[in-house]
Parts: sequence; structure tokens; C-alpha cells
Amino acid sequence: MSAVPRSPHRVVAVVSDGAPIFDVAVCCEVFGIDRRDLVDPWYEFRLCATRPGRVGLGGGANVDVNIRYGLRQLERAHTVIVTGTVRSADDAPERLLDGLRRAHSRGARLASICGGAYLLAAAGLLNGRQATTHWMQAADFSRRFPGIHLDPDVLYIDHGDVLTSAGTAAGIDLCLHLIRADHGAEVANEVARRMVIPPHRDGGQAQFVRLPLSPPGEDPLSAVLDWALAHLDDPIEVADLARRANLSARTFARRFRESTGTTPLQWLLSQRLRLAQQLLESGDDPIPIVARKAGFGTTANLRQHFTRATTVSPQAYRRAFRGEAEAS
DNA sequence: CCTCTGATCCGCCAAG
DNA sequence: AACTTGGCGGATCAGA
Repeated sequence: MSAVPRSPHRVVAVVSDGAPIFDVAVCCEVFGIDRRDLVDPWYEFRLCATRPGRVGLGGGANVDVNIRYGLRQLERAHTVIVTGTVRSADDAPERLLDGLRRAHSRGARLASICGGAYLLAAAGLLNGRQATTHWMQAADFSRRFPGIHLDPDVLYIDHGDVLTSAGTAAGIDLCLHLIRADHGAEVANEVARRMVIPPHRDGGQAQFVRLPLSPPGEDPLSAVLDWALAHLDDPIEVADLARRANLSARTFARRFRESTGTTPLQWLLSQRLRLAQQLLESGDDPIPIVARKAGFGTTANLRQHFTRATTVSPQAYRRAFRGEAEAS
């Protein structure tokens, strides 16, 4: 088709002193690996530091890495991801904070992983807004930045221009969320699959990713999905869901695929399997009751799906799970 | 394991 | 002209 490829979206990760090695690695893994077979062009990814050269990483690592790029990268980034620690706000060089502010006012998207929120806060980019960081630092963060409303119970918060994510592994959720926003749910799911992690996390009810301040106007889809999750035990038809969303079946299916990457029925099935697993693990209901509660109706139906997904029968799954629990 | 029925999904297209 | 919507029909899939 077009001979000229679009110029790649530039992602720059700021490696601040003592940043957890994991947080930096997550950025590299998600954005740094060449995935042109998925989306062409893929992201252009660079690590930068306030001063190029040796930077010490923490988070159990205690290693030095050699960062090639400096703060000039902030001037050309479309997305800036900030890593850091509790101390980042104290040590933050004015040059860095300035660079972050300039990138923001230029229209770049700024995101933090874990303690990186301290840097965004110090730069004043979170004032008056909701934000999150590692839950263990919640109290400290709130004390230091009383003007920022900290929500320690979410994986990440997306304001569109500024995003913050919670501790450690939530950084992965954030990065996948960015990909979902840029390239759609199917691409994000595929990246997750390649990283061998579940495509979206099930923080209890927060299946659809809890976005306290998602685009105002309330996504009609998430309300319907919440409803479905609460009614897994009775039969749900796709047409019902569409009606609840006030959309035609066709448009509902389309929207659904856009934001989840799967079809309504497949999604429903995976939710039911999850519920069944949970019931088998921690409940004492006989299998037929589990089948009913998880919305499979009959035992045969449950067994068919369960075995296909896990390669073990419901009964065997429970036994294996219980056996392990007793052994320990 | 097979078969049958109805539900679901998705490309296509016309209409806004 | 570019984009979204929703109806149609046939291939595919789920459940009994």
C-alpha cells in the first residue's frame, strides 16, 4: 500500500537513580522488543537519564547500567515513562523536572511506574488530580503531596495526558494499557500472550480494569460487563448484553472487540471458567452446584469447557488443589 | 464420538 | 469524502 511508513511513536523511559530494575525492564520488554510483525512501525524505544552514563539500579539488583541518552530525549518523545523510588522526589534535579514539565506542555504523554509517581508529583504534574503508586508508599506519598488524591486500590490511573501505576507488576498493566490505547486490544492481548501473562488482570471485580477517572461520560461497556460478572450464574445471551448497553447487536459486538479484544461469548466463557476455578478451590459445593453457580448449567457442560481449558477435570482440579493445601 | 438445532460471529453493504 | 451504524446471510460454534 503506502510506500512511506508512518514515523514511529517514540517512547522514552527515564531511568532515575536507584530505580527498581524490574520497572525499567518492563518498559524494555514491552516497548523495546521489536514487534514490527505485529504493528509496523513498532515503537522507537530509548532509555535516558539526567546524566548519560552509569546509573545504579535498585529493587534488589544493585547493578549499574550504562545509559546512553540524556534529557534531550524528552524533547522528542511522544510518551515518557518515569521510573523511580520514594527518594526520587528529594534527589530530583531541577533539569529533569523541567524536562518533564516541558514534555507535558508540548503534548507528550507522561506515565509513571511505581515510585516514578514521586517524580511526576515533584514536577507538579499531578496537582489536584488522582494518582497511584505502590500501596506501601501510599501514606508517605499522601503526607508529602497533600494536594494529590492518592488511590492505592487501583492498578493504574489514566488521565489521558498523565498516567500513574501502582507497584511493581502493575507497570506491566500500565504498559499494556498504553498499547491498547495506541493499537487496540487485540495487539495488546497479543503482546501479553508473548510475554506469557494473562491479557488483563482480574483484581476481583475490577476485571475490566478499574479506571477511576476514565474518559468522563462513562463507558457503557464497562457497566454491562460489571453487570454480567454479577450475574454469571444465570444464562446470559449476547443480545441481552447489547440491549443493556443500548446498542444494536452488531455495534455492541464491534465495540466489545475493540476494547476487550475478544467476542462477548468468549469473554463470558473465560469469566465463567474463572469463577468455576475459584469455587472449586475454595468452596465445598458439589460439582453440579459449581456448574450451576458458574453459569454452565449442567455438569457435562462444565466438564467440557473446564477440561479443554485446563486439561484436568473439575474433580481432579479440586483434588489437586486441596491436596496441595493440605500438604503445606 | 456423532448429530442436530439454535446462537454467535463477521464480512459485506447500504444508509445516515 | 471520511466515518459510523446496524441489518443481512452464511460459516462456524455451543449445548443438548
